[in-house]
Amino acid sequence: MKITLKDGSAKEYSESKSVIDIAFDISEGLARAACAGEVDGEVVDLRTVIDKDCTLNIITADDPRGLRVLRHTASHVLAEAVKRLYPNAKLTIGPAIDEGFYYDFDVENPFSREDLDKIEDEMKKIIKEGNKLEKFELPRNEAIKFMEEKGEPFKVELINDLPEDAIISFYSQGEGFTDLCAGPHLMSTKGVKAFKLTASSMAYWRGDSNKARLQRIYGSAFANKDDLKAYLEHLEDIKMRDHNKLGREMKLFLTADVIGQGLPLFTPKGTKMIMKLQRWIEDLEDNEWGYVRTRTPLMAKSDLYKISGHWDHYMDGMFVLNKDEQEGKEIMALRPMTCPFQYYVYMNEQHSYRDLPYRMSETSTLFRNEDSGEMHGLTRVRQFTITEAHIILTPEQAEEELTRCVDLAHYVMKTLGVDGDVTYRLSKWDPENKSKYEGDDNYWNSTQQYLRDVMNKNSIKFTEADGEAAFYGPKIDIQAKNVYGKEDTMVTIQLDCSSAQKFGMVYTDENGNKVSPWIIHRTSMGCYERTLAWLIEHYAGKFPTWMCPEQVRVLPISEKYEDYAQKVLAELKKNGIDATCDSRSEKIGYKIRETRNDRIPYWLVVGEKEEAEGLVAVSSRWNNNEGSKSLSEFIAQISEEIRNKTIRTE
RNA sequence: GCCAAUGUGGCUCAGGGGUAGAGCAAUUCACUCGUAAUGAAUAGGUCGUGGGUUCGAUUCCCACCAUUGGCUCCA
Repeated sequence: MKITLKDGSAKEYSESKSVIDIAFDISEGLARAACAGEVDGEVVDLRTVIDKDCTLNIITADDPRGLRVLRHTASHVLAEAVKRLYPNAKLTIGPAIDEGFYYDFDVENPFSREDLDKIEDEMKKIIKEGNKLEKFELPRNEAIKFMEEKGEPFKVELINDLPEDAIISFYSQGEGFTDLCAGPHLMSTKGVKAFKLTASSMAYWRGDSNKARLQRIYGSAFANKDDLKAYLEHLEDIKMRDHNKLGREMKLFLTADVIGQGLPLFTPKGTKMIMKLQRWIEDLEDNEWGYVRTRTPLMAKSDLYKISGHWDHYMDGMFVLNKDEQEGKEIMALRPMTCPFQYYVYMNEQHSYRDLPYRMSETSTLFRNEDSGEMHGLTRVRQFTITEAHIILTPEQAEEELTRCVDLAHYVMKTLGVDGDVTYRLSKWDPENKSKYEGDDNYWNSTQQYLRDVMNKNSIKFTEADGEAAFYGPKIDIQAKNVYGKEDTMVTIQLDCSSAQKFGMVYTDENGNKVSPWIIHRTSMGCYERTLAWLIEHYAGKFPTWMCPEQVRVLPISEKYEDYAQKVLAELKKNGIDATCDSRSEKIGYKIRETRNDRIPYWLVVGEKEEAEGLVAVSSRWNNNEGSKSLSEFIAQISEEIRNKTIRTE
């Protein structure tokens, strides 16, 4: 048989050979580094025997797929260590994940950090022993018997759930440990060179809260110690960017126990940033994208939500007032969305097809009763504000208007400098759980296809996700990950062909008939709280000048130049620049240090020379010495940077 | 909501059954300074909240509140 290798060369063998044997034949070094094989494009175990012509690539831990194999083996080492230290622990599952691996155990008590340290030590021993991982297969009956005898009920359940024709394979490492596993795996536990157990937490068996509570141990493993070290440093670095920490440190927001979970308070600095974003977005929408603005109530009677469907589909997510229906009192609810309120603005007058699309936007505060454990910093809150719009249009206009919505969202993200962070998702209904949604198969299939077509026509790469739609229609969601890799929706564009009928919204068409419009629900920037969090993490607090709450700080060399510093400050403010002056009797070096720590884009040092010549000595976050220049020159320069929303990077 | 960890002055943390400490920040005074920390002094906490045990609780126990991580990535 003829084996074609990665570099195009070929090897001939007269009899079948395993991947690892071929690797040894190529070079011993390669064989030692090998994690898996790639046969005709498919990743296979090193033990796989090849008996016919194929192309073969030996995968090492430098390849993400090889690293996955290494991490999967690390999870087996973890499991063996736990079984050695806690013989009563029951095994469940232990896969490799994006940044490492985990293993879930059924044990009496949760693991503490001390437990994890002990387990790490045991893992090191196992790795040092360097037992070979051996693969073997059993018929179903014997496999079940094998795991029953080992006292592993979860494994028995897993085997029982495998399809009839499945090959049931096991990997053992030395005498002490055998696990049900499809592989692939390294040849020996010795291959797990650099690892760390990072966390432990609870997890449910098969992710089902009605099933057994398990204890999960997370870890990561790398090809070498340097990579591990870099990863652990990266984890530390991430913490420095975490908006929840940095945003509080930079005095942008706070929370207060007595006010409640998910209810952040914005300081003057945080408010300034949000107002800059809001003013920009509102003017942009109104002046350049054809929107009108509304201002509608933050609550309504339950009757409204009964029409909209929220009462049936979204009750748990709402704050309902006077829920127990005291005699004679109305039941009200704080709004979780703006949709029906704006519908009534639309219905206040008659509309012709000539008026459409009718684009109503509102910077709207919403309330959602999230579960207590779901809150997080500024990204998951109970009260938040979005610039939300509802566009009433004819079906013929939908494609062009959806494209405009995507274009606007893209423009906004590009201006913020975060367009590189996002992925697009088509959020579909859940065909397995239709009762959560309104409309039939036909409605969902057609609306979903509509959005799919729009994205394809605009050459947008996207993923599709079941069960992520709104109850009234599918969405184009623009997603971004936070520093911990958790994904949130930043912008949403939703197609709704059913709400208009429920509310009796109509327009008059060319023939004089009253017909139901379609509705696009969309955000341009999404939630301000979440966007601020995103910006904090994206820029690690070093925002572009235009959105900074403090853009310039004036630093007099000593109190002698206070008068001149105040004149400079007044002139800056007069020109709409957010500036302050540090008048304390500290040394200039100290003031500069603080200014840098506060991530202020520009600072102006003023002393004898500057006062005499009417200059300012300009420094910036990007350049320690931008030179001395006249104040008017500096103001012209920074004003242009602010107006253009320039993102300086050098 | 569930599981776990955490909660000590503005921040970072130490301490521990006998009513609290450090550094930084703050305030005051002195210095009046040329590009990443001048010196000295002072002030600041009912140890998250509420109960319980105890002669005595910030420390031990219970409840609640808040913060964080996890609860999806399917042998």
